[in-house]
Amino acid sequence: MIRRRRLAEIQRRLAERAVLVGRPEAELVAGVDAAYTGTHAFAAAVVVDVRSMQVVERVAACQRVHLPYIPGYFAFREMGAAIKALRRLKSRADVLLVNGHGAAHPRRCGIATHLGVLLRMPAIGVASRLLCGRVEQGKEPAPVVHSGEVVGYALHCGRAVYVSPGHGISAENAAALVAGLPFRKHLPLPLHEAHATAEAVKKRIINGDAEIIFEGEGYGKGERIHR
DNA sequence: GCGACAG
DNA sequence: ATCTTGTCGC
Repeated sequence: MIRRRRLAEIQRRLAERAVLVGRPEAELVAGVDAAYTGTHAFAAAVVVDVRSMQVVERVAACQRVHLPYIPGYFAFREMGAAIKALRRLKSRADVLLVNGHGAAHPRRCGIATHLGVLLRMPAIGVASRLLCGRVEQGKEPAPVVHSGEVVGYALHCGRAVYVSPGHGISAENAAALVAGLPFRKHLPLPLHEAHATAEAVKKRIINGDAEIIFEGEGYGKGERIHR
């Protein structure tokens, strides 16, 4: 049984450790995302060299999911698999892009905050929809305000995307960094690549084509992966 | 109490 | 997020 009160307390403590200032170098930008079945999460992490805009590394990891999706507590569902994949990266990215929010969270602790603080690296949350707060129309970029604080910015790269700092970077620099990346399917390149990779890996696993990749991770030909 | 609600 | 074929539109 999950105790939201307990999880919320963990988020408040983590939020206190988040550094919402900074302008990290961004030569190597990583992106992380996950695809799901009824029982497992397939996370993929990619590293893009911003100068050539080429993917220089691509890894994946699998893990059983233990929690359902609950708005505000999404990190506890996806974090495990995401960290597992990120730890497999040989290259050290300058900044991490996460599918979800960072400071634009009720307790200033979205999944980008969790990953940034726990992995001790600059992290930025990029989401397609708001979890909390409102967009201040008029300014450019448009600030996302919650409880009187600017927790992120709304960008208009094709469709709206909400960028908020997770750790080691300011809201302004996070927005500028993301705005400077090429977009693919409404997502900055590193995230689009991570998303596509996670889905491809999940598909291959379900078809039984690539169980070798995750051998010894808790499932294999013998275990069912409910879809 | 009511509505809103990342992926 | 996932379930799902064809189909309407830029």
